[in-house]
Amino acid sequence: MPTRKLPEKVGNSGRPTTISDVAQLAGVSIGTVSKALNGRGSLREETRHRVLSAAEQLGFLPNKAAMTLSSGRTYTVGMITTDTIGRFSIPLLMGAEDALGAGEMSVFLCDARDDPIREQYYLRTLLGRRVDGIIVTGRRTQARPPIAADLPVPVVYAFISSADPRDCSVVVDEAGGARLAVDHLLAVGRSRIAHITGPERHHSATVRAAATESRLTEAGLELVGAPLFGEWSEAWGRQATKILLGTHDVDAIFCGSDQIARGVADALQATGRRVPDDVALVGFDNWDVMSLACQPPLTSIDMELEALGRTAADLLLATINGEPSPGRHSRPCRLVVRDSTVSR
Amino acid sequence: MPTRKLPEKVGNSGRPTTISDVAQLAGVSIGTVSKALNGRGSLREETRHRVLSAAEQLGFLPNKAAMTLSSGRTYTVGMITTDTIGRFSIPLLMGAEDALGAGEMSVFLCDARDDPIREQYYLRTLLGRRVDGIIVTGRRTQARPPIAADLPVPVVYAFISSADPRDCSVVVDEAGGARLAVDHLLAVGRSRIAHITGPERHHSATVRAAATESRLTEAGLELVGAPLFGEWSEAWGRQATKILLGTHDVDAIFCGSDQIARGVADALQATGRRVPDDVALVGFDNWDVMSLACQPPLTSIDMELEALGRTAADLLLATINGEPSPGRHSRPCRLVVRDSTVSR
DNA sequence: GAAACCTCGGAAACCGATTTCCGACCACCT
DNA sequence: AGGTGGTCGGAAATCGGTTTCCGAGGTTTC
Repeated sequence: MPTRKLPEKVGNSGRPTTISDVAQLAGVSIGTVSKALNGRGSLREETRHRVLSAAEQLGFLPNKAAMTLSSGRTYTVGMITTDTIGRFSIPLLMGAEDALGAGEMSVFLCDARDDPIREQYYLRTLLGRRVDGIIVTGRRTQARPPIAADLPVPVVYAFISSADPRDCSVVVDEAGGARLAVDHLLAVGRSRIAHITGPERHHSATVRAAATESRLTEAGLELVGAPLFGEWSEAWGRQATKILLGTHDVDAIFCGSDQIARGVADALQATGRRVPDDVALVGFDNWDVMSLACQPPLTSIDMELEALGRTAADLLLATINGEPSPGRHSRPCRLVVRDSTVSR
Repeated sequence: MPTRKLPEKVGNSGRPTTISDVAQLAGVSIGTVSKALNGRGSLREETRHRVLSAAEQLGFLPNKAAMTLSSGRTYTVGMITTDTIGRFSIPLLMGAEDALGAGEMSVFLCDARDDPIREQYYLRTLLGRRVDGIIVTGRRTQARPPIAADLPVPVVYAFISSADPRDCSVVVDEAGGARLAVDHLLAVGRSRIAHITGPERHHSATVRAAATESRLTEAGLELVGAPLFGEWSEAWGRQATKILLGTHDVDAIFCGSDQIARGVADALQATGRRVPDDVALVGFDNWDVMSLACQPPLTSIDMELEALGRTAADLLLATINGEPSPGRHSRPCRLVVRDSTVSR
């Protein structure tokens, strides 16, 4: 990230300084200025220096639009969030923005708010601006239809994936995350494990539930009861816990989200169960607001969304530079152990 | 928001279609194409139609960089979040992006992560891109030094404010929000009111605390104990509640944040106090994750950040169009009543 | 002393739009 | 038939850069 001084002095009449202003002050032609600033051509050291100090003095910042016109590159990418920007999109955005900024790219932010019309409108806008690439992201992990066919710029889907397997998608290995959780619970000696999660219509909920069951099967165990599908809320966590404890005996509960897990923790405590001594608890998302505020703090699965955003950006940059990586790229989750599974 | 079809067909050799391609297909000159597409000049209806259908057929999208070069306008604004994008920035971003998008402006997202170097780097980048304006936002409400002096483009500060009173800032009337809370507690018959809030070094905490005390004084009452400054966390809410109840008797607690309030609610319940019958509880932020999950749901103060973002964007657009509104613009908060202050 | 070579920097084309200015063409009138 | 006026559309300048090509000098070489 190069750091130079800001313009000290605006050119004539408040209008931004142009290369002509610099050329005039340095007493050379505009072509020479361009060469001096970009290190092209062969110039005498004295000339180069004269140009540079003239540019410095005027606070010259080259007009990107003009550069775009001749180079064909905008050094710009669009990020379309198909759902509203939410808790999951933020770390993604940040990671992507970080990686792109380091590559000297600027980011156009577009929030389509789950409206296909807005989505296509933004797409048109971005194409009109000749972005070098597009990152598509959203809240749901369900595969979605490609945003358009045969676009003239590379597209990378992040967090969500495209239904077309030839598109480049970077997704979280949610099943792997669920397996991490189960393995950890087994490692701390639990065997009667239940699963409470979100709505069955949500891809994340079904994928995690299925992986949980299959991992237990691999270990020669069975899930206690069926997976409890409901909502991604604390209230559902509390309610589901009551349902579960009424009919089953468990020594661990793996939850589809930290919010649910927190509700479960409260309900367990209300019935006199101790966490983790009587029941160990694992959440999902590693959302600090929930996992740290929970009593005791929650062991959770972190999807490493910021790193995912960075990966997506890196893949986009690679594609722009002619090294595409089509297909679905899956990234592992990380287990974060806290007091809800191991007593101190 | 105009909606037209996406390019069906890319021009020759995958390169985006230019106005020359359209001119060639329509059998006219590029000047004529420009006039036909923009409704300028005088053209025969038949000619205009011929051009339009050629453009449609080729999926022509005018190159914004070229338009920028001749018009001097980029129809682009930069949004710099000086702190990391967080819970408060998101609704702000969304509101601003919404208002700007409706004005056909695209938004460059810049996350400076509380690093002055990054901030100046992004500023330079935005100026190089010749944005039409800049919105500066951040997490802290404390007035901040202007991002730079004498910029060639308009700047609006949103949520945070600039220390220079001539700059245009749009801020939340946090003191007014605190007064709303106190008035509500008085209206539901409470008189022994305490205040638990965040760190004393935080502007928000001190402003809200001061307004709380002064409003009580106006009502002929006094705050119970001194404001309890600590952290913006549930843990502090629980801890502060224990401290408070050890020495004072209260019938209401106004908290500096919903997180604190939730901790307070838990601690109150742990000591057998009922909310709201024994102690009424008001939070701040109206953060649904906290205020709705709390038992009972929290009455809270909503800062209406999305509307604030929209206002900031509108003021920026007005300034760009030559109607500046310098100075500090304060926006009211909204009281959201839930079960933590009125029993059902 | 003249030819060859090298160094340096300027002139001009180019990117893709907009916009001004002007000329071609037609119809109409005297 | 020739002048006048109006309509339509093209040529070219312009925006602010990059890049290619070439020529003006000075230096080296035989």
